[in-house]
Amino acid sequence: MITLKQDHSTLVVLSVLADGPSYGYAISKAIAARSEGHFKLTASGMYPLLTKLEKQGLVTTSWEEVKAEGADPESSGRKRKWYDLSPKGHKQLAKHIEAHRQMQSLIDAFVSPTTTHGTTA
Amino acid sequence: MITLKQDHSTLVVLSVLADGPSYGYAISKAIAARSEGHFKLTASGMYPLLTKLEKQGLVTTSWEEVKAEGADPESSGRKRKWYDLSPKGHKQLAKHIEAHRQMQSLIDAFVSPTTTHGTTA
DNA sequence: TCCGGATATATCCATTCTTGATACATAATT
DNA sequence: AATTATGTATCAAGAATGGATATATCCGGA
Repeated sequence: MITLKQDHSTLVVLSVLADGPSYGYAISKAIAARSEGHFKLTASGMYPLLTKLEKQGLVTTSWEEVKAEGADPESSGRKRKWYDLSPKGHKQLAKHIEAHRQMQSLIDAFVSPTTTHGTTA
Repeated sequence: MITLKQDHSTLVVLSVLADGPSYGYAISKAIAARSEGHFKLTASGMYPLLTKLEKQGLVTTSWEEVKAEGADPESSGRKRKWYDLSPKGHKQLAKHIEAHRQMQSLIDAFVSPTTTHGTTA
């Protein structure tokens, strides 16, 4: 079980939102599901991050009332805060993916067993 | 110019040391060189990390006197602290590489455009 | 009907991490 | 003589981390 740090959390959350609007709890479940249970993003990591994304204008938000089945229309049920990727958010996701790919290839230069550094002459 | 965080720093420093013993300043230069100038690990990131690796028993250390060209043998020149990967360090490097590869493939499930999540039935 | 687990959002806070700045000293270069 | 490079190391302000806590509703089973 890998608890995601902010960098990876951002990439993964934006990726999930690229599939369509969602909300904190569902995003958390989606991350666990799509990583086959390997990734975990807890509430204390999720909500501050989501707030940050909102402040940065990468997502737009709206509240939705969650009605219980056959519930009294007057009663105020649970609330969900929906997050929708903005155009700016889409661009930022592309940048994050690009940065991630570069990091990958650079790390590979250290980790892959090619050993082509130093004077090969 | 990407300044490495602790996780990546650890992987990269252990990788550099896998090629043979080195010391802080040289490791820093090696990281810049092998990443073609993209990675930076500053002194304030390097030395605390090296100390940590030493405490964890992943590296062994020794001091060496750096003699100036044709210097008075009596004068005490600069000192270098050498770091040598221990057997435990080698194992830890292997684990870090493994963890990195797993992280890569898991992140790819979010980032690559295959979109095979959700109910495809 | 009571209770536990799931749903849903959010903050608290002690510990750890980050990183530019600072400190100190020698060596090489201009 | 001044600057840059080599070399190790700490300081401290701010940011990040993550288990615990708080609050509240929904649902199924005993």
